[in-house]
Amino acid sequence: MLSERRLEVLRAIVQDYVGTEEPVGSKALTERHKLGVSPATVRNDMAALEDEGYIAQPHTSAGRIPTDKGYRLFVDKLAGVKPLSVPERRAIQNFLDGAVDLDDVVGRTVRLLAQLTRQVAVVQYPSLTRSTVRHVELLALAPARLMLVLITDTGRVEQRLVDCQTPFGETSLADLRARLNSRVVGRRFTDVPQLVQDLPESFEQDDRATVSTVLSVLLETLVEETEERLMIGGTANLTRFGHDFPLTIRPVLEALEEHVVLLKLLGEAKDSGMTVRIGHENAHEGLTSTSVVTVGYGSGDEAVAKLGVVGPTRMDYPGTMGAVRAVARYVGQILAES
Amino acid sequence: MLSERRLEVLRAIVQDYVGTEEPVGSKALTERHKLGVSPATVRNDMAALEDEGYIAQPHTSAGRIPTDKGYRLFVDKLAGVKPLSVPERRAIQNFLDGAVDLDDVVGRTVRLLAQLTRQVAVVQYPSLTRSTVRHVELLALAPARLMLVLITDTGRVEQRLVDCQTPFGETSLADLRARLNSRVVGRRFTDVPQLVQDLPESFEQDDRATVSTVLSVLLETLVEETEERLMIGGTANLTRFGHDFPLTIRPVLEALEEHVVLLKLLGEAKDSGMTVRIGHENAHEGLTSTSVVTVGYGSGDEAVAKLGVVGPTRMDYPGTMGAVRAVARYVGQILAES
DNA sequence: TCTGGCACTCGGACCGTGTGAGTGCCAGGA
DNA sequence: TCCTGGCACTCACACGGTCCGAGTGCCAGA
Repeated sequence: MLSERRLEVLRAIVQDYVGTEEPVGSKALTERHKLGVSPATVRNDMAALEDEGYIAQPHTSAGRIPTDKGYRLFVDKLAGVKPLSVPERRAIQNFLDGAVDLDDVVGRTVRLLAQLTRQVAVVQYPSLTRSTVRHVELLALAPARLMLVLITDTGRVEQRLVDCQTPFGETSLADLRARLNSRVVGRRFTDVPQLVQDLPESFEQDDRATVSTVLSVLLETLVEETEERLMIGGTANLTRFGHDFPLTIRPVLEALEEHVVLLKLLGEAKDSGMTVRIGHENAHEGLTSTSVVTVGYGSGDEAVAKLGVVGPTRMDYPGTMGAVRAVARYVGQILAES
Repeated sequence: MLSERRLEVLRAIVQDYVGTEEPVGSKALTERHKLGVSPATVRNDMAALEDEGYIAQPHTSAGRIPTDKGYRLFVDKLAGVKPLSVPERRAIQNFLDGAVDLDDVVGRTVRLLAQLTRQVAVVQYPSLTRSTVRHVELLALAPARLMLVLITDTGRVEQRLVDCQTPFGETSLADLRARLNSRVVGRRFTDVPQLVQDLPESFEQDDRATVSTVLSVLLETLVEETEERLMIGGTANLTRFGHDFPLTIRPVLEALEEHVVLLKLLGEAKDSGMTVRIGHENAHEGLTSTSVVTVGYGSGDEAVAKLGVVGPTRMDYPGTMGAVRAVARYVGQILAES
């Protein structure tokens, strides 16, 4: 186990390195931090920390930089979450309050997060897996052409055209609409398939084919809606990454464009509470030199989606975590209100 | 006026520089291109081209590189549009044919363009300014609550909830639906306001308020729909930009995130035919070291939106233009089919 | 267990030189 | 008039050597 002072040394190294972006040596440490010991002592501690794998030397006769393991320890044991200042909080609220619809909320959140953390922001659209159906509407555009409209409790509306083989009477339509709604309204997407399974049987022979078609389109829509979407922003902040750009930045940009990858990343994070994945802890190889801070957000108690930031492993963890948490809270509020 | 040979020299310089990314000298030129004259002659021509501002020297005793003006001349007079190979065309078609909805079409197009040109692709969603109304549907969710559904000829469907002060009878509703459709179907969005202006008057006193409300929601939707959206992709290709990354790439990434800027950029381009804006011809200062190649695309004869790529001024213009044009054509076809 | 001292390492800045690609100019020839 | 070969000149850049200093590891003494 590491002594109290050694942990303190590690904390100082992380803080300095995050600030200066340069390997930090024993002398500089004792000057900038009140450790109460001499550089020589610090050197011994550093040697111990290096043995344990918490810090490393880029080359002999250079200072030390934290390893992924070092950051991990820092985040777990040494760093708190830095709360945002009052003006910052107010700014967040003002900025988010102006949003007019879901797209706007997500868009503003991304920009806000990117600006606050000066890193790349990722915001997942509220997932509909846990959403419920508010209303299903059916209307005839032509004798053999229907339109299906699905309204969810998160305010999303989706519509699909349905081509039927045979004309479908107005009464049958009204009938189907009524029965469908009585079964699925208020239910979760995932429960719908079961609930409507036997619906075709209760219709006349002639209409069964059409009813089945309508249902299959509905189920398809539900599945599609469950597909998770996200928005990213602040990619320009990647330029603050390091000096050896092309190599570092390229795989990150590529990973960011693959929304599938990001969604998987978010999916791996805890549903509640904040998750910090550091460097090689990220499975995707384009992101092994980045850290990802994520947190769930939602309109109620339950998280409906996640948001977070992607930045260099050398990031200001307390500040980033504070910003991410604060933004998630306010977005949750906004969603709850609307 | 520049002689035939001098133009040829300029063409050779552009081609070589685009290929090698290094200033090109007189000797190398005569070796790689069959100009039929000696390096000394080429030097004279180069001096003349430099006087005219078509090429420049990064420093004394270095080769020449084309200026924005040089690229402009190259694009206008010297370069053709390089048609894509048959396999490339087939690949485009195959790739786009798999699209399931509008979002998917746009998403695939962006990825395709980015891959083909190895640059940043920008695709605007089909604009609805020139779109026409295919159908308007009204349905009663509750006695005093209607849903308005708008279907456009580009396949987009939008819906809005309408809260009325007074209940609205089923017959009135059917009446309004019929009259509304007879007036606006097939008409352009921009013409709709005029066409429905006097509609409330033709209804009974009791219903007029509701009709007005419905109409105002419809008009609102039309305006909102006209708002232009776009999708970008291939930002990872920015890493191939040059050697002096951070400075070059940052403003470009920033500009790309500002969709407003990009939309303005697209808006400034010609509606028909291809537009190439080179370096400082781009108003936005973040893009003064990039060239933007855009072209309109649409489901019929008329362009409904634009797409294009953003890349370094040092780009393969004929190839890029060929890819952009080909993709635009195929997207147009896809849209026309659906 | 901490501290001051000391020898050692090594990356990076600095500098002078040499090289070669590239230029401009000029006089002679088609 | 235009093209060509030749020639002197210029510079960016690569190379190699030197120097400096930050930083280390180790050790003896408090």
